[in-house]
Formats: sequence, structure tokens, C-alpha cells
Amino acid sequence: MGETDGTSPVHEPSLDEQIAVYQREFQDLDPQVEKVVSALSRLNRRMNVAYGRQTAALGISNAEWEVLKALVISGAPYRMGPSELAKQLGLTPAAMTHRIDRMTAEGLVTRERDESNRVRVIVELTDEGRSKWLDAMRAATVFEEDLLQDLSTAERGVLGDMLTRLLDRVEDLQARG
Amino acid sequence: MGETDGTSPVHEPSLDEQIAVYQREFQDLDPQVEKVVSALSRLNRRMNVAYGRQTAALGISNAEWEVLKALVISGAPYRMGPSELAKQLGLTPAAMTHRIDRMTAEGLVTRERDESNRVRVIVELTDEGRSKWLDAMRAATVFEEDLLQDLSTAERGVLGDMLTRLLDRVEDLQARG
DNA sequence: TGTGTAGAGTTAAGCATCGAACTTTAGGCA
DNA sequence: TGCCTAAAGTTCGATGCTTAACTCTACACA
Repeated sequence: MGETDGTSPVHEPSLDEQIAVYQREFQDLDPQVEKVVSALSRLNRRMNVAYGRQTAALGISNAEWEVLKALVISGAPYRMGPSELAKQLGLTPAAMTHRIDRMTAEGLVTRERDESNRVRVIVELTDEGRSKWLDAMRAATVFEEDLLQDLSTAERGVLGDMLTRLLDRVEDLQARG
Repeated sequence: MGETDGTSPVHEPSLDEQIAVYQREFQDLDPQVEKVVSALSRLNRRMNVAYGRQTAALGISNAEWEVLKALVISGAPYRMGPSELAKQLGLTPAAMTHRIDRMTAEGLVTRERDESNRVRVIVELTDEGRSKWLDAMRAATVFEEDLLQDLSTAERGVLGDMLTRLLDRVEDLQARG
């Protein structure tokens, strides 16, 4: 085909190559900082692809899995309102309405009016939804254990700690401006 | 309004609360692993929100910024084909076509046929596109430096190193299955 | 009791993305 | 030369998301 010069398929640049170019193009760049944020971004994209394959194999989407997770995390009896769900998942209420439509049709959740406050709606996990969550969770933990395989227990602790600190920091920044 | 019981606004559970519930609901969960992956996921969502605000302030979207970045990283003369771009950004060629349409209309890139191989198309960064990239980059680095503020130089190095190892690992897993 | 306001959720219209089918060009091989 | 296959990009139809407008209920306050 075209100009396959022998060794350049499509060649996504490696992290270090990417940072080297950035430094050429943008002098006051801290390569250490850039390495952290670029790795975070790439890592997350790849992880989402991996999760997507697993959930697809179970007949649900990543989007639906997010909803199942939020409901389980809310604890028994696994009920939340659409707005609350939307806030946690970073969606608009409109998107949440549609997502709940689909998941209701698939039997993963039920939707009913709150009789004690008729403006509200209660989304509740069904047994099937809970079981799907469990299946997805099992697959996810296998993958996650695999992912962290090269890190010692001590390193995992340090990593978790540092990421938590970044998370606190970003929430702080969010709150201010 | 509703049942504001005084201290539960919408209450997104903290990372530790979330993991505590997960352990109740799913016995064989490694809390250390879960903490790492959950923090990664949350962190990335928040960072994307932050980047989104910055790019919006510049009159572009995060999606467009991703394209600008890829073109700059490819190095001068800042040219790539649509498929190559699509692969790096994790999009389908169809989506890339439309995105390039929009960015061409906005003057951020140009699109022309490759005369030496008329099946191909060359997307090239314009001066305006390069300048937008620079503006976004300046804003991003300020944010990123802020984000990592609580980590020492040594810690940043360790974090970058660990994330790179995870990235290598996930690429490995991707390649296999 | 009535009115105004605010919050929860849905509906409607527009846009970005996806998967699949299609067009065009390049190159291999008879 | 002519055919066949593969690759690049676009077009088409469907899906899920966004913003904005709207409905309905609850509560505050006169």
C-alpha cells in the first residue's frame, strides 16, 4: 500500500516522544508534570476500552454499568433519584431520563413516583440489575488485579495515597473557581 | 425544599465510603486495588471538566483541543491523515470526518488531497490552530502545576513512573486479548 | 387561602458519535 | 492490460448526549 516505509505503521508516539516534542514546541513545560497528566489521560482511555469490552460481553454498556455502580454504592435498598444519579455520573437530567428509560426496558432498574413527595421519582435496582453489577464487578476485579500486577503492595498503597491527594486537590480547585 | 435533613445535600460518597460499601456488597474485593482504580477514574472525570472550562473559554471544545494536540505532537509540518488522527484519538473515521469539517470551517486546520497518493487526505494545522493550541497549553500547564502542587518533586517522579508502568501493562493486556 | 418561587423531572430540537455500506485509488498478479 | 483485493475517506441511518423550554408539585409568605 501507500508509503509504508518499512517501520512506520501509524505509530502513536510513546509518552516520552510526545513529551520531547512538547518541550520543543513549548519551552516552559515541566516534563515531569506533563508525564503524570499525560499518563493519567492515556491510562484512563485504555481502561475504559477494557471495561467496555467486559460490559459488552455481559450485554450492557459502560454507561449502564455506571448507573448500576452508583445504585449499589448508595447501599440497600439501592434507591436514588434521577437528579442525584445525574450529578454523580456527570450527566444532565435529560440524559438521565433517557438512560433510565432504556434500563427500565431492559429490566435493570424500576422507576416509580415517590408517593410521599410526588415531584420525585425513585429509581431502584432490580435483582437482575444487581446480578449484572456482580458479574461486571467480578470481571472488573480480575482486570484490575492484572493491571496492578507489577506493583508491590507497598507501591499500591503509595499510589492510592498520591492519587487521593490529587483528587482532594482537584475537588478543592473545583470548589473555588 | 424536599427533605433537606440538614446535612445531606446530594452527598456523593467519598472514595473511602464507596469502597467500604463495595466491600460489604462484594466480599473478595481488594480495597487497595479498588482505591487506585476508583481514584483514577474520578480524577480523570474532574480533570476533563477542568480542561473543558479552559478550552471553552478559548472558544474551542475539548474534542478540538485533542486534535490540535495530536497535530502538534506529530511535529512540523503538523500534518496527519484523518485515519491516523482517528486512531490516536480513539474515534471512528466517520467521526473524524465530521470533526475535521467543523475545524476546517473554524479555520483551525486545512484539508487537502495528497497529490502523490490521491486516496489520502492531509489535515494540516493552520497558524490560528497552532495559536489556539498554545493558548490552551498555557492554561493547561497552570492548572496542572496547581493540581500537583502538594506533591514533592520526588513524589512526582515516583508517580509518573508508576503510571507509566501501568500504561505499559495495559497496552500489554490490550495487545494480547 | 392564595400567590410566587424553586426544585424535580420530562419533552423537544440540535449535534457528535457510531456502525455499516459505499466510492475511489493503489498495487499485486495473471 | 485487466481484474482483484485492500486501504482511505465519506455518506447514511440510528443512538445517546446537550441545552432550553415546559409541567407539576411543594413550600414560604402575605
